[in-house]
Amino acid sequence: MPEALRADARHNHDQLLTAARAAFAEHGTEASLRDIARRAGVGIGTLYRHFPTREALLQTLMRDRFDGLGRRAAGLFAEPSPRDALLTWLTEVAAGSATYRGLPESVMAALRDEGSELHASCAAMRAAGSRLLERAQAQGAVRADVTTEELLALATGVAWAGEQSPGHPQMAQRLLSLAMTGLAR
Amino acid sequence: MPEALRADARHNHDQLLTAARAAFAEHGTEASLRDIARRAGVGIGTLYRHFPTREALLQTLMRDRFDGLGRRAAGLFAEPSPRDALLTWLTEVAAGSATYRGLPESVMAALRDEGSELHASCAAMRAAGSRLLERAQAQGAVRADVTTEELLALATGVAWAGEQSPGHPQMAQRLLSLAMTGLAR
DNA sequence: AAACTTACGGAGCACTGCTCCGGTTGTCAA
DNA sequence: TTGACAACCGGAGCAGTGCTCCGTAAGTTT
Repeated sequence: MPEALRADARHNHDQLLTAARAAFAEHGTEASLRDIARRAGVGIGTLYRHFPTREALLQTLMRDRFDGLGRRAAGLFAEPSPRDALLTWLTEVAAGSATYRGLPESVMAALRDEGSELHASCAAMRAAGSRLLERAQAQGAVRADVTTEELLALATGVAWAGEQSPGHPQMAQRLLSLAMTGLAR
Repeated sequence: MPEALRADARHNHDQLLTAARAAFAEHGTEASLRDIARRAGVGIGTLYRHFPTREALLQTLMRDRFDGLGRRAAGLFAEPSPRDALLTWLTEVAAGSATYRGLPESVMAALRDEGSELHASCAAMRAAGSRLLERAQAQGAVRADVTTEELLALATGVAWAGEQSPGHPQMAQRLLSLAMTGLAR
């Protein structure tokens, strides 16, 4: 993202992102940063210059996902059922949060942190989700007292629970659909 | 819990538990074990002899909580509304899981692990919860296709989400009540 | 009090995140 | 092409971590 980067710097930057993706996929978000630097064929100092913190590294990887989810929400406006559109979107939010083991923490942190680098992406995604929610509420398909914040917390919490239930790969989706319909009869 | 423990051993055991409670409350479940040993006035080797793993230490602290929740479920049978009884119990499960930052992970691990030391407590709690659920289902107050496992995952996931939303102290309860009633109208 | 068993404590290992700075290498002007 | 300078690299090094191992100390029993 920085312009006018020297050629070797740009190359290392990309190598680091590739290595980080692999390491996070393999060991979760707590993967060793030294190991990521090694995989990228780069010194540990270089890693820290490009990404001063592990969260910075994760945020770079999350940005695309957030932007995608924002666009997806916009696209789901075409869906005739506002209720289904919302549920579909929440399911995808949950799925995205579970890409790497441990990612839900970082997603919640990004959602929380106003000063974050990817706050713009975050806000755009949140706004798109809000429109989806409001449409459903306006049509009376979803209760009026729910906030976007609660929805995102629920989706992320459910993603976390799914990640903790290895024996039940569909747990997150199941819990989300339960919450949508309601446990009570 | 081991019988015929030498006097100094028993004393150190208790000191360690006290120190662990304080440290976990202060720094979450990732608190330094060296620090816990220091607080207890004990060498690091002593800590590891009494509790060979951090999880063992946590489990000792969780056991009482699980037993309490099991008894609580039994007590809630007196509650006239099966639905309210279940919601109350789930709320308390969630609250218990959020005692220390990071505890939800360990709770899920304990629920999952059949060979765990506190599997007995776990199973008893789960069974008591099942009875509460089945009563509500028999009365038609709760949908019939929900399992105890899903309920516990939901409660723990919601506890996790609450822990990640420091600005909203009631988040966990709110999400639980939303899930009970259902987001949809 | 002696003998025996149990328990203690911390040095030490391999690892972690992170900093700091001497050395290298791209880049751009002459 | 060459030189000079900024930009960038790499890894030694620090303080911290989880965990092991074993010589030493201290309760218990006779």
